Amino acid sequence: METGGTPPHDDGERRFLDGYDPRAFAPTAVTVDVAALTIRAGTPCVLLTRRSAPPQRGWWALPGGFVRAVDGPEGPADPDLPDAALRVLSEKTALPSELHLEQLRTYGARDRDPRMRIVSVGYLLLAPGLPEPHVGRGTDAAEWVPWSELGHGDGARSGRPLAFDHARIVADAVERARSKLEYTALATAFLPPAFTITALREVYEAVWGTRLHNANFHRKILATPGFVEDTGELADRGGSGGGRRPRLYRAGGAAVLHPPLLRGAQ
Amino acid sequence: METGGTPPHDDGERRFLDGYDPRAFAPTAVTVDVAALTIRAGTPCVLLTRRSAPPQRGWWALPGGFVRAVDGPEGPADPDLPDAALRVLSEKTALPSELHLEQLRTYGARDRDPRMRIVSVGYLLLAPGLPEPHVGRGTDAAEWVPWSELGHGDGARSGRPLAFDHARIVADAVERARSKLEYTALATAFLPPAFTITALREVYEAVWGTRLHNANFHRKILATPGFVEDTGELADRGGSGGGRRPRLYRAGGAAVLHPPLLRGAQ
DNA sequence: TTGAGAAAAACTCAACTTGAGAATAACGGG
DNA sequence: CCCGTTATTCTCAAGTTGAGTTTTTCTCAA
Repeated sequence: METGGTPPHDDGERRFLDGYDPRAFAPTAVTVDVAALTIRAGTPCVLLTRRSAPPQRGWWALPGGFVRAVDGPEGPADPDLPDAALRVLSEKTALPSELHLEQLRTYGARDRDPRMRIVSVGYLLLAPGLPEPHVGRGTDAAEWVPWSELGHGDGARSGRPLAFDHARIVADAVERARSKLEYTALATAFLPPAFTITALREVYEAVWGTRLHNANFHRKILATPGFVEDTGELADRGGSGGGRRPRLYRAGGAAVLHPPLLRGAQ
Repeated sequence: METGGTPPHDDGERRFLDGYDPRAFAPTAVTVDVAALTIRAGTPCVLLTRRSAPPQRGWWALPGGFVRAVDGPEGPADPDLPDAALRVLSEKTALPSELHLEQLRTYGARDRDPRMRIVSVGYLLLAPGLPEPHVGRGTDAAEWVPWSELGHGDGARSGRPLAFDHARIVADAVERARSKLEYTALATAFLPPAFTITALREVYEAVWGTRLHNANFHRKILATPGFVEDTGELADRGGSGGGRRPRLYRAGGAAVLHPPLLRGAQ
């Protein structure tokens, strides 16, 4: 998928680059901010940290940090933006081996940070049952916070207010997750390697905030080629209450659902 | 939709900001690159310019340029990223009053530009029948180039090779346009204010590169609430050949199509 | 051992949507 | 006025969906 690197330079190019001074340029910083979403006990949550240093000390914010442009005392340069996103997140919580990371959007309004012009690349990360976070540098708290405590993208009206424009980034992350559930097999990113159809339905219900018709959901999932594969095993049921033991499935190869599973419907 | 600006600063914040030196930071530059798509005589095209200065002099590239972080000799700062995108594009071609601009993705691999670490925010712009472009600063040619000449996102294999990772940006732009046609009313962004159902179908056929069933497309468009509105007028048919005069429609209020118009189908 | 309750999975059927093609309507030009 | 052409409407079989019911396979407690 890559474009094969940069083309070879002629002599003019080399002379030009030798005389190039990056410091002559306008000061702009690039950061990454990660909206890590997971489902804990049926409640969809996002990871937030509390800032212990200015600017906006004491406000809750997404895990984030400056992209390392070059090797330096802080550590080696980030080869690409996703590397920076995983690095800043790994300072807050242990990352599982299976995770879904995708770029969300880039935020660059002139006044979004009081220090200087800062352009921030937002990332969406989905993973099953992430553990309790730990407090990292520059923060004095880290928590999984239910989406419901953050208002519904209607600005800073309700619940816990967030630093900078992070409420907007969370709203974009939630909307992206909701809409990708419709036409991709992304829901499996919230689940462990083997899961039941009911667990899959509960992901849809938690993320969309709706109830779905049990039997029709079952039929639709099994009729969609490549969404799930039967493992041939049954879940062993430790808990209370009776009930037939459900089959276990794993994520299938398909990334895109044809036809999609629409939200409007039930 | 905005988050209400930054919160008020306490005295600690103010002291911190007074002592803050932006120049102390690692040198990273931020650019915007615009993939402007339009349909010319039934052929979907993208606007390309030829670079007349290093790096990669002589290669074709998307219109782009550095985001202006602060007011300076070059001009005032760009208030936000979309402003920068429109500014760099307006140096190449006259912009119509109605256009669709959306952010695509941000590209930040360490080696994507030989000068320094450059993070580029890609934009997708759609507009109906844009005029011939003009040659701007730093370029010696500007052309509307059919997508078909650029290969199909399979790297630099076929056709005209592009500078930096611009082949990838164009491929992302084309894929975004193709998939948004499915579930939004975006197709009308390629058309003038009043258009016929046939013209709308030809947009789908040009962008998707498929043929659609005439009568079924007609039925589906009219059955989708808010996609198009009848103007009550008929197109005046000057040209050759006979045929019933088609009705003229304008874009309706709906942004999202429920249910979507799927590509897989005919 | 057995029956009640529970959860999963399969089945039923009417209503709706889609794909494919045919029919009808409205035009321009000989 | 007849013909080719394009737009628009109609028909119908096949497929999909929404809603509810039935069957299967469990646990638990009497």
